[in-house]
Amino acid sequence: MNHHDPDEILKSASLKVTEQRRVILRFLLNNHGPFTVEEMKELMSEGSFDLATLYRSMATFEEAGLVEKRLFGDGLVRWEYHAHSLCGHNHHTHHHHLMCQSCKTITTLDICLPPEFFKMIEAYNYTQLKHHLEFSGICPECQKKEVP
Amino acid sequence: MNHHDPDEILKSASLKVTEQRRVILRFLLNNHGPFTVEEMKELMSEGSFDLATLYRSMATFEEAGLVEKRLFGDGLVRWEYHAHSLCGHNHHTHHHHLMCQSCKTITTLDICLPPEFFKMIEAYNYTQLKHHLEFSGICPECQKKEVP
DNA sequence: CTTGCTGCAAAGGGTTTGCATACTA
DNA sequence: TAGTATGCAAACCCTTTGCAGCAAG
Repeated sequence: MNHHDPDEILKSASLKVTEQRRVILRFLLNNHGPFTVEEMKELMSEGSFDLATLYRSMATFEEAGLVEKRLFGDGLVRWEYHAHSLCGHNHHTHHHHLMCQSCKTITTLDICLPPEFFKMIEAYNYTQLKHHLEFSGICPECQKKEVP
Repeated sequence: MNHHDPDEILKSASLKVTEQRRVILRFLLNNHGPFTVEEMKELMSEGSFDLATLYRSMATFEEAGLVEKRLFGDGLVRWEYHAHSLCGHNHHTHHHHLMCQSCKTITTLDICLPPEFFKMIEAYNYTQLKHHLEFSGICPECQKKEVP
């Protein structure tokens, strides 16, 4: 299958192909993010979107493993496309981020937890295991601004 | 100073000592958590608390470094007491958690990221660096329940 | 006595839901 | 055609805020 074609991705996830889902998924495939639902609505030039549709699509996509939720502690949920492992290593592979608390700039970190971590946690016999790992702080640019 | 006395902790953080803050802090010192604001209101037997006071206290305590915010991706913010490093290693030392998405049981994991992680991130020159790391899944008990 | 905290109530903002309509398979 | 997704608007829930009264230092 073509891992860049929204239609094929939706079909292989057993989801109905609708114009809205196609556009949303294409947006996430072409833009790294992560994005808030509000940002997605703003940035998607194609078509018009009801926020409820965005929220419902994100919930559906998350359940299908197509997107991942990102939390930075500022009260907003951010989403990004999550390629399946079979897609090989690209910029959609599992990773984490560093966000500036002031200007909200998000830097992608090509790291994840070491295997020992997961082995240790497997001992608890939890299924559907997920982890949230994100960093935040004040970026060099905003550090300068803060000095009056 | 006595690291178990709410009054002394508040004073050394340059915060005014009020009855509400005393009770909230004592609760967090005696109970590991993390707790949502709602849970804290329910569980604190002493006195009555307005939710606004709880929210404001948590914001104040966080700024003073007395508490840490915990995110598990279910849309709720949870708080727990955060001892300063000078307190030595106890159950309030920095750590992370594993939460069951179904029954919300929270297990404390006495782990944190390996030093290499932080070194790598220091290269970005961010100040006030924080990280959120939490695990979630379905616990063995709830796995049984799910079979109808 | 001055500054700052608390309680109450109202407002705010993000997210979810009910329902009629439109569309996919 | 049956079942599902969408749009719209209202409802929800957690959180924040304005303001008057009260308490701490």
